[in-house]
Amino acid sequence: MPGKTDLSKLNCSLARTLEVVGDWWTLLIIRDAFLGVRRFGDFQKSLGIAKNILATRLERLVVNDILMRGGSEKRPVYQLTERGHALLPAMVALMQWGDTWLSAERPPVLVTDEEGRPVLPLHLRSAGDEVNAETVRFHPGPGATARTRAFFDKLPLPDDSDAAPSNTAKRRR
Amino acid sequence: MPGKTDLSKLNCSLARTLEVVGDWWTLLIIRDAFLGVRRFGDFQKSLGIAKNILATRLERLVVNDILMRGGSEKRPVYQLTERGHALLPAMVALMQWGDTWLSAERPPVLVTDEEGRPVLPLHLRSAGDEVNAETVRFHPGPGATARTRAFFDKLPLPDDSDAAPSNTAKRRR
DNA sequence: CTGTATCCTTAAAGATACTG
DNA sequence: CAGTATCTTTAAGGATACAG
Repeated sequence: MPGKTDLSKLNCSLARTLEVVGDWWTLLIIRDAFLGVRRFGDFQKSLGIAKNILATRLERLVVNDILMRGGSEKRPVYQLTERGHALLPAMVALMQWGDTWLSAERPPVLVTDEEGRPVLPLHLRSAGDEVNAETVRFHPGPGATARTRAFFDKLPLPDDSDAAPSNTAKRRR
Repeated sequence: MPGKTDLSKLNCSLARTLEVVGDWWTLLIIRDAFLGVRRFGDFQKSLGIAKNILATRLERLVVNDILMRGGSEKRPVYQLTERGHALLPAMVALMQWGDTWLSAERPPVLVTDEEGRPVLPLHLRSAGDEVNAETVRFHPGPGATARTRAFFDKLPLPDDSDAAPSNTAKRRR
């Protein structure tokens, strides 16, 4: 994309994450790595990706310490690092969403533990309670800039939700 | 991108999901929607995105039933649907990964429940047990095609992991 | 087998002007 | 305010060919 916006400027963990794994291929490569794919050629065949693109992506993943290059120089193997493994919840969450909301049929792939028991749907918890997606709140965190705080200040209150205010220029600002 | 590969062909829930929310902006728009942003202009200012791009993305999100257009014709509000809300775990998982592995400083944003208690890090569970990212398994699911099954058959076993086989043409196939 | 090195295509992103 | 309509740019992606 032309002069792609630098997402890291957004001061947001999500943006930073997307900066690293947010393109079309990267997460699929990581998925393959979780599946056990290790070799350049196997990634290529599995994904049908061009070799130069794959090379770029693998290099980037290695630089970002998500994959590590092992094996011999001539026939490297790519394996997930600790940081790479830590992406599993995010990956599974995305897969589960697709399973639930996008698949007409049954899911093609199951995730299980060592004993073959299926991994359960992810739920958000806070101090022992379920978190409702409709009522979660976001707050300026300890790393919030003044700009971020200002942003939150201008946000409509949750109650405010529906029905456009429609009367003009009422909102504080 | 030129003739972007149709990820939906990969017969994978993750690929299908990325097909819908996998581009640079979409997840950030959804994040904003979770934050409480509702108006075209607010999305635009928050993200610094071009108007035509934003319009396209919003339209796509509405078509995909992740956002719904409410309010008046002239001043619509965009709100998350049930399907959109269901993306929260995936979004939080990505944010948490960024918080943990990418942020030098403290996270700029906190996610909390109604009482202000922080949302805990997501953990995978299977039948009551924690799932270890190093030992999870993927299996052909009920929706697996013959091709998918063949793919799994050729995968190296988990034990097989390190040290390249190095001796040539040994692998079954 | 695992990559570079080139060249080419195109769609995505941006800027801007304009409309209801 | 919420978009459409153009126009331009550019970098991502693909297709080879080639090298170690």
